Amino acid sequence: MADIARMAGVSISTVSRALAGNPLIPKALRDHIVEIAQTHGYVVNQSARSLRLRKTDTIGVIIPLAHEAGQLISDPFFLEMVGRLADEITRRGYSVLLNKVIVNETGWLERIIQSHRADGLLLIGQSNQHEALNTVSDTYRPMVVWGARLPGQRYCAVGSDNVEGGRVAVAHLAANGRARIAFLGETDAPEAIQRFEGYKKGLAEAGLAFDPTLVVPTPYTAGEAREAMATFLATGVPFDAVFAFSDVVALAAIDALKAAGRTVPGDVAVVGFDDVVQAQHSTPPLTTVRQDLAFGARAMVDLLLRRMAGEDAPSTLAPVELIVRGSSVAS
Amino acid sequence: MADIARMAGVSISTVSRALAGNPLIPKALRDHIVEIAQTHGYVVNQSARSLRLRKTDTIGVIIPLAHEAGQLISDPFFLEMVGRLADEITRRGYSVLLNKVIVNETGWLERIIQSHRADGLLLIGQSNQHEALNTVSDTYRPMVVWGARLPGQRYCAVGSDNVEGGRVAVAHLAANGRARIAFLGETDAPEAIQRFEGYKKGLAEAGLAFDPTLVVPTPYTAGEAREAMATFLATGVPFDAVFAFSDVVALAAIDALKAAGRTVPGDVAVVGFDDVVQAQHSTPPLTTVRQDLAFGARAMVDLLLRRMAGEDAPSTLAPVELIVRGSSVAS
DNA sequence: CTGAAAGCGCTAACAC
DNA sequence: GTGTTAGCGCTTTCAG
Repeated sequence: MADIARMAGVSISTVSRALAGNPLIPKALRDHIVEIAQTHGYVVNQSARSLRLRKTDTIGVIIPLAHEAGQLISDPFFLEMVGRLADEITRRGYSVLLNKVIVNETGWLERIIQSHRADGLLLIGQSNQHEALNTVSDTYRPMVVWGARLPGQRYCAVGSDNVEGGRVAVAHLAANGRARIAFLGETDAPEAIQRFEGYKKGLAEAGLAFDPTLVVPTPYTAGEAREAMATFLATGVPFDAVFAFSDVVALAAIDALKAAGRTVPGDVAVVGFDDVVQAQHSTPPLTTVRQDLAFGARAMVDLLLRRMAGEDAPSTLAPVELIVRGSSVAS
Repeated sequence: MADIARMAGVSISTVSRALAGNPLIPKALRDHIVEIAQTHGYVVNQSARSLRLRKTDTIGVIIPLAHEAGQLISDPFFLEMVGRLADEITRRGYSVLLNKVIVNETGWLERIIQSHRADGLLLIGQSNQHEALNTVSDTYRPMVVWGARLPGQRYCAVGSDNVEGGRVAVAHLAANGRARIAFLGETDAPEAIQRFEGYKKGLAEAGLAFDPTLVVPTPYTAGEAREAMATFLATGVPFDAVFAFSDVVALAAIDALKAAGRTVPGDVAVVGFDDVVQAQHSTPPLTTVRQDLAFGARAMVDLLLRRMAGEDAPSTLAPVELIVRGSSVAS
C-alpha cells in the first residue's frame, strides 16, 4: 500500500480511503488510485485488515464429528448441506472457512471462536454437544446450529420437523397395510431420537403396538447399515416394512433385503429420510421424508447475519414432506 | 495475551514462546502458562499471527465457474472433490477456505492470491482459464489445478487420463457389438475435449467411422442434458449407444431414453464418466469410467505442500478405470 | 480534503 | 532464560 501511495504521490491513508471508496476523496483521485492499484495487481492484505478491523468477512462452517475418523466424504447429506451453505454465504459476500472437527475434547468450540478466524459460525449438526452449545451460546451470539429443537435450548437452531417426519413416514406405511414396521437407526443424536419418537407416534396413531424387537440399532454408514440389516434378517423377526432414519441407511437396507431374496416393496416396504440425490435413482426409487435444505441453508445464513448484526434471531423449524416413490408402494 | 502475561507474572514474549512450545522456556513454566491460558479460554488471535508470520495455515479451495450462476450444489462431482480435499487438508493441519468464483473478469486469480488469505491454492477444474493459469503460475508457485494435461502447460496439474477414459469406454461399447455410438457433451473445457478425443480414438481403433451427426452438444446440468437427449432423439438419427462425458449427463440421457420408450441397454447402451455415487444406484446401474478422486485429492494436496515448501512438484496423471455395470451390457 | 501517528495482537531479533 | 522493542499492513482518529 505504501508503494501505491508513493506512485500516486499521496499518503498511505489516502490510498486506504480511496480503495475503501470513501467519498471524502474526490472521485477523480479515487479512480486514479484504484486504477494504479489494479495495474500493479495490488490487493489489500486481509490479515492486516482483519487485525485492524476485528472482523474477517468470513463465516465458519463446522462439521462436528462425534465418532472420530468418519470421513466427510461419506455422507451425501453433509456434502449437500455444505454446498448449499457455501452458496448462500458466497452470495452475501462472505468467505467460507470449512472446519471438520472431532469433538472429543472440551473447549473445541471455544477454541474455534477465540481464534478469531470467522465472524460467525454455522454448525452442521449438533452431534452430542447439546450442553456444550448451550454453554457457549451464553457468551457467543453469532452462531447457528443445524439440528433438533430441544427443550431448554439456548442456542439458535434450524432444523427439520423430525417428529413429524417420522410420524408421516409410519402413517404412510400403515395406510398401505403394513403392520410390522421396523425402525433402523442410531438413537444417540437428538435428530435421530426425534425421528424415533415420530415413529412411535405414528405407530400409536395407526393403532399399531410398539414392538422393541423391531428397533434395529444401525450406524450411519452404508457398509455398517447393510450389515445391521443382514443381522436383523438373520434373527428371523417378522416384519413387512422399514423406516430408516436416513436415506443412506435406507438404501443400504434395500441392498441387504435384495441380497436376502426379499422384494421391495413386495415383501418389505422401505421409507428413508433426507431425500438425497440418489434416492430418486435407486431401484426401486426411494420413498423418503424430504428435508428442505435450500430453505434450511438460507434460514441458517439469514439468522446468522442477523445475529452478527446484534439482533436476536429465533430458532426455526424447516418443513418436511413425504415423497412417495416405488420403495413403499407397488407401481 | 497481555492478560495472560500479567496473570502468569511474566512478559508477553514469554507467553508467546510458551504457547508456541518453545523449549527455551522451562517445561514447568511452559505448562503453567498453557494451563492458565486454557482456563481463561485464551487462544492466539490468528489474524495477528498471520500478519506477523506472513502465513495463514490455510489452503484455499477454489471452484471456478465459467458460466455464472451454476449453483455449487448441482454437481456431485465437485461436491465429492471438495469433501475429499477438505479431508486431506484437514488431516495435514491446515484450514480450508472455500471459494466459489465466477471467472469473468481478468485478474480474479491474482486478486485471490494478493489478498493473502491462504498459503496455497487448489483449483477444482481449469474451466476455460488455461492461459490465465499459465500466466499466474509464472510468479505464483503454491498452486495446483485439477484438470487436463495440456501442451505448453506451465502450472501444476493433476487430472485423470481423459483420452484413455474415452477410448476405453468406446472400445467397450464396440466390443459389445455397438456400431453407432453417440457422444454427449460440451467440448469447451479441456477435459471434455480430451474425452472427445478418446472417443474418436476408440472409434478408429474399433474400425468405426466418425460420424459428426452423432455428436450431441450437451450442457453439464441434468435438466439441460435430458432436453438435449430428447432433441437428439427427435432428429431420428439412428444410434445404438451413448458415451456421455459425465455421469450426470449419462443418467439424464437414460431418463430421456426411457421416456422415449427406448430400453437401456437393449436399444441403447450407455456409458458415463466419473463414477459418482448415484451411478451404482441407477436403473440400470451405470457403466462408467471411474476417476480416482481419493488418489487425485491426495496427490493435489501432496504436490501443493511440496510447492509451498519451495520444491518444484510435477504434474500428475490419475488412472481411470472402466466400471462395467448394467447400462452397457445385458445382465 | 489530506497527512501524521497510533495501534489492532502477535513474533522474533536483540539485548541482558 | 527472559524482557524490551520493532515491526507485520492496515484503518482511523485527530490535526491541519
